[in-house]
Amino acid sequence: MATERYNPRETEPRWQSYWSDKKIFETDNDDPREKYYVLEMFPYPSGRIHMGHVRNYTMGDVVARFKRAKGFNVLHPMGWDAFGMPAENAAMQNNTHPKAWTYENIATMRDQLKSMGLSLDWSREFATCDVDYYHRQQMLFLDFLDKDLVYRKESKVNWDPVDQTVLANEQVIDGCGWRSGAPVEQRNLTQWFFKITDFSQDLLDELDNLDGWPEKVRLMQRNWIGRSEGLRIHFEFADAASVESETLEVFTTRPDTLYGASFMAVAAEHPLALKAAETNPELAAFIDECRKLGTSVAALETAEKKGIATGFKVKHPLVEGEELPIYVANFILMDYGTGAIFGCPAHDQRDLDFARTYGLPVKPVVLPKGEDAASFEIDTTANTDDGVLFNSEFLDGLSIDEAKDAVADKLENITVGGVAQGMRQVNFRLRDWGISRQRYWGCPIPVVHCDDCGVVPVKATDLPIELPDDINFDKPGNPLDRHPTWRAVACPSCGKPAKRETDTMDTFVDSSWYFARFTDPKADTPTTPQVASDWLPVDQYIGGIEHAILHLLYSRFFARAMGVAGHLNADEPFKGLFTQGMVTHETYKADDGKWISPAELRFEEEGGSRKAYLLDGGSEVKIGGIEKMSKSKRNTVDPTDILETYGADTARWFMLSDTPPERDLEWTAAGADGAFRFVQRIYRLFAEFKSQGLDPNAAIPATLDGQALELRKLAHKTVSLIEQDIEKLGFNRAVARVYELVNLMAKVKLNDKSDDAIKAVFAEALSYLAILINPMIPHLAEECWIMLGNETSLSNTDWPQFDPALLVENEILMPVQINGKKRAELTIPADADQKSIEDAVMKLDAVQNALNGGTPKKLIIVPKRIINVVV
RNA sequence: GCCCCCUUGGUGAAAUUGGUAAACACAGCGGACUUAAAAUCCGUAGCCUUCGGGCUUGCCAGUUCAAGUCUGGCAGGGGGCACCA
Repeated sequence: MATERYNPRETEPRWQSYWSDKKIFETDNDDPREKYYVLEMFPYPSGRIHMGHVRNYTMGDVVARFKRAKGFNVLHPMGWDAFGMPAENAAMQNNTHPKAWTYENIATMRDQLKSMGLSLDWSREFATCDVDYYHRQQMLFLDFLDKDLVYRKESKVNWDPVDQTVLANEQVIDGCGWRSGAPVEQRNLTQWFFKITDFSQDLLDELDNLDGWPEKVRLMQRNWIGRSEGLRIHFEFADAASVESETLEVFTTRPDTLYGASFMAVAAEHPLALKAAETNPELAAFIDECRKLGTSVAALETAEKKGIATGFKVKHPLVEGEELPIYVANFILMDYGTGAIFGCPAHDQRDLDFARTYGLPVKPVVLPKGEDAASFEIDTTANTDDGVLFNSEFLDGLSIDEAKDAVADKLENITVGGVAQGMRQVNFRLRDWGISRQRYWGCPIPVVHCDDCGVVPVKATDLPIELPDDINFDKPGNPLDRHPTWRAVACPSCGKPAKRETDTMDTFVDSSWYFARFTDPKADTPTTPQVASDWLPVDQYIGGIEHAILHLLYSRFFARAMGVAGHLNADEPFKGLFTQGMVTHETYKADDGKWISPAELRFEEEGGSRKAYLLDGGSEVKIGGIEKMSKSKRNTVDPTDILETYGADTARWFMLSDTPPERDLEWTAAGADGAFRFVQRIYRLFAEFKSQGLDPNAAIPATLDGQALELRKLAHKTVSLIEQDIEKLGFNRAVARVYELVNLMAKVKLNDKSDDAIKAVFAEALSYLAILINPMIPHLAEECWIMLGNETSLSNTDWPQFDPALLVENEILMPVQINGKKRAELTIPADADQKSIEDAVMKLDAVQNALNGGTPKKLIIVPKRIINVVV
């Protein structure tokens, strides 16, 4: 029978308008139903959506639509992470305005997203570059300032001398600016910092409770926060007269190795180093060199452990008369611990390298198992393994942990200069978050610099501080700095002429609280606290693994800081987190080494292998590896092309099929064709039913058998299974289950002679099928639903209730193993007792033959699973 | 250097969490329909085999009646952090 083909180009826009006109996906904050907040990481408006977006937003949409059908009040918003450097770069290259460029991109991408048929509440949409949004971000900043969660300090930054701007670490490539290519300098600038370290312990502890997060991400955050327990030790100066303070303070996680100490080392920026440099030109030059070298990866890998003696010495706290020389060393970081260490070369590789270079003593104090105390020596590898203390007086014979405690106990009870010489301390790797950026296209930091009053916050009533539109990018640097009038302002405190802060906030600030703003995006305050607290945490957050640390950690900090400032009451921003894999594609390379886009090629099957030829000219190109879609490798596929050729449902179906969502998904043309064919196949199933004039609401007889029973059981089972799959985000499994149901339905050939039972069961299966596929391919589902004679939208239709009785099997086919190998099968009633199963097993030929007249050593019957006869 | 993850047919994968390995799909092969093609439908399909069966989840051991799943070791691939004292 000929049926018309499904035409997504006509159908999809029609349903999109329907959903939009009826405001179906707009969410009411006062809805009494249980809430469910599903969110995908909002996009940066770079210009066009890419396949990664399609995958991300499809997954979120499946969850949103499913939860809607399950009766939740679902919040599923969308917005734009719209501040950032690309807009400024575009402005410089194309002579456009960052604002115009950004909003144009948003318009394009909004249309693209809308053509995907996502169940988004567009009424809550905002961009972080909307004055309305960054106004509230400035309010947050002032509140944080008030709550002592923001401060200013001088710190080292990556400075690009050509572009005259600070660069983030990620923007420094091999020690050079990513745009200018100029060697990056370390500069000291006064920057604003958020006190994320106030929450170090809590951010670490609460990871244990985030059981809806991937273990991998939790681990990455644990490592990033980097908690270590140790001892802070005051070393008394041997010649106290020469320095101002009486002690040099260090942090160590290995106080057990104190008897192995042979030198002290301080960072180049350490006050003691600067003090010593005053009278030591050689040292001053060395400090300068350290500063220039910076801390780039490349520099670190090649840099040798170098240092210069300060001439100062400290007394060993436990060895009478022993003195340790103090060096300034290039491998000591000023911003970890106290910026000073004691060096124990035998048990720390860096210390060992340093000691070998400068001929310092290397005295082992931990003896590894199986080594002899008399002969154990350290050569070029420091010993960091477990062992027993020796050469260490009162510590001898103790384990490392015992010795750590023993040293801590001892030093805590010695006072030097009025304080305990040792103090147990916890140290974190996590640093405060520097948010100042010397850029135009970001949220202005709402403070004023007054010659008399210093740094003065802008009055809340004077907010927002808006970015000026009349700027130019004809020179590098921050255009706000050279704006003719914008900077000039009266001091909020004394009223005298003062200057605005021209730094803007890191764009990560913008994305650290947008999920809270979505709960009440038009509020005059950053949030309406009660509303935000009701919606948060986000139940399911979905995005890329690349944000495992920064964005997700910053957001966790913001949830806490906003809690302190009274803007919301939620321990964590994201209850469930899912990190999806990338979208990849084959790569193609011409003989001259140039990457070729798949759109420029045709493919042929030759002798079992695929070959690729240029459409233009026909020469063969090499098929290369499968890699992340990227412009540089030219292996991208534009979602717009796919949406126009195949429709949104096909793209969505492809994204969900086959590959588990956390893994990388390879986009292939063949796969897209396959997805399209399946969309058509489902349509035909419904169209043929309709064309036969069958009753979609026929009553199902009380008793069924044969194919009707089989189909009805599978339909109900599929409802149950897909429900579980979607709950666990196992979209690929859900897709496989749809195929199974459709395959069975396709086997049922309905015609005039079909009995009423199968017709009725088929009709029920069709209506279930429409609901089941709705979260995944909603346009087709709606269309099919209408073909069944329904008048309401599937978007307002509940998930079906499966009948549990239909999931129970009366008879079970159990495999029978003999000595662990499958040798027979046995069909047993589900309620068979142990004895009758045993009897049946013993009667089997295979079992009789194996036993050869004897009795089994063991008979294992796992109910409803398996039988194993051990002979 | 430290920490973590992954490895199943030609390919993407599934496996009720220790219980019939390979569901489902893609690609393939055979067939039907067609003047032909597309589309569609039916069938087939891990490997070896002397047709009895044997082997099979990167490799080697172990635990168990039973291992893709648990334990130990090895190999390959990927990721995170990285002078963090």
